Amino acid sequence: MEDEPAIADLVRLYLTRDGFGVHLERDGEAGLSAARRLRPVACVLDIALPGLPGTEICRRLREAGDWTPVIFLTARDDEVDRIVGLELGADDYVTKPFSPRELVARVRAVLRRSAGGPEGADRPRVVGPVTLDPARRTVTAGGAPVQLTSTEFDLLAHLMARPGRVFTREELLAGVWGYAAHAGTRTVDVHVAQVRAKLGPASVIRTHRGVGYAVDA
Amino acid sequence: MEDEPAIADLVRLYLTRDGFGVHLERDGEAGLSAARRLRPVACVLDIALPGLPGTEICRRLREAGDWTPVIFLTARDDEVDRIVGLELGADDYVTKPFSPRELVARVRAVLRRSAGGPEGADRPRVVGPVTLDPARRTVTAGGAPVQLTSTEFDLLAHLMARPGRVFTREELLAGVWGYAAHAGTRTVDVHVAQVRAKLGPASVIRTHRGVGYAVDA
DNA sequence: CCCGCCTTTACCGAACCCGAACACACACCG
DNA sequence: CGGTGTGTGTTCGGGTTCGGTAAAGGCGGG
Repeated sequence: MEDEPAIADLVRLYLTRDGFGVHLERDGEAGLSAARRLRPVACVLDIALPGLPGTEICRRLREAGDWTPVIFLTARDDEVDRIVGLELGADDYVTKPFSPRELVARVRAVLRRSAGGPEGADRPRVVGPVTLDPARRTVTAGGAPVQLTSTEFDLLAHLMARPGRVFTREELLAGVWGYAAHAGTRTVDVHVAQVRAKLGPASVIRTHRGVGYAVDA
Repeated sequence: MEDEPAIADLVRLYLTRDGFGVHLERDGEAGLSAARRLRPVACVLDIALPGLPGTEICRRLREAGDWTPVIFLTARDDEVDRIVGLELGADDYVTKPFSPRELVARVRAVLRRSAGGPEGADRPRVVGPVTLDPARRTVTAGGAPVQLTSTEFDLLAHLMARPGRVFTREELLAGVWGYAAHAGTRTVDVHVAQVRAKLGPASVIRTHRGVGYAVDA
């Protein structure tokens, strides 16, 4: 998001050349709604925008639990802005005048870092033949839709949020059910079995004996 | 790591005041070995260092599978340096002259980000041809995946947490099996043998006769 | 009242751990 | 140089734990 067309074009040009899809908005409100609608992998925000300042957009996204990586553009090479921006949850910033190549490098670095983080929690995820769309709460296995109950869906979503990562039963109870684990229960196992049955041969969930469960990376 | 004492002192002063423990090194080689030895939560590297340049230190750490967050200090406000730094796996950089407050904010931001990803004890470890990922509970030897049981994995993870350090059988029993373990000390031997067999020729575990076991540093 | 979902329980098969026993390597010493 | 003893490598079966599965009870909503 950027209000000066010349700079915006440069940004788009370079990011596009590097294989990123780019969506541009010229003012704050439009940018905020676009970010919520399009669920991009990262946002590049000018701090000084007509309408809503970029910092405010970032704050509202974070407030809504949206941890999409944010990179600020700022004209003022002023440390106060820098610190404020980073402290309120931005991931990086670039001061104008910047080189587009530098911006691209920053976007890359931020994406590399956030690869394992909670960001993009609402973007569809794909693991092998299984797809899961958190926003629509839909799951498909091998292209065919799969009907999961609420708990089953949350469980699978939790596991697929970090493919490869092994979750203990306590972690799953805390993360999916929402309360601390009371030991000696096998509820998690039963739900895992249920999900596996519904996914059919595309059972992405792997058991780690003595530890917990994970989906294949 | 920093070769100008005045700047180094400032960095230390501000980071210490903010509750960070700080270790200083003045040249590249010392810094690299210190980073490997002390396993800090983050590294602050001057790009221009006597001996090894900071970029080289970062490159070598990454090469060894060490993803400790790295922040570069650079005098040259030159985008090539910036991009090179970020592309080779640095997490951020600060250009001189910088304010110590800004540096602290950067360190904070980097730590906050890395807390969402693989955190502290969950960071992958590499020793020679063997890699171990605590979060995924996966092990590879020479690139090939290795299937370990829970106890075998915990044992190897414990040893690889401090390469070079020799653990007695009692220490391993306490650390891996837990303090309530009533297993005989020979149990450790059996599991070590099992891990060695599964790792194949890449057996990183060395026996210290009369003492215990360690992985090569 | 019916129906779907969550939870618990019980049972079974399989994987795993332990410990003992035996074979082997190394160091010390005669 | 070979004997001896201590410490370590390796093998193997019994016992136990752990996870898959099916079935039934509880709870709430339609």
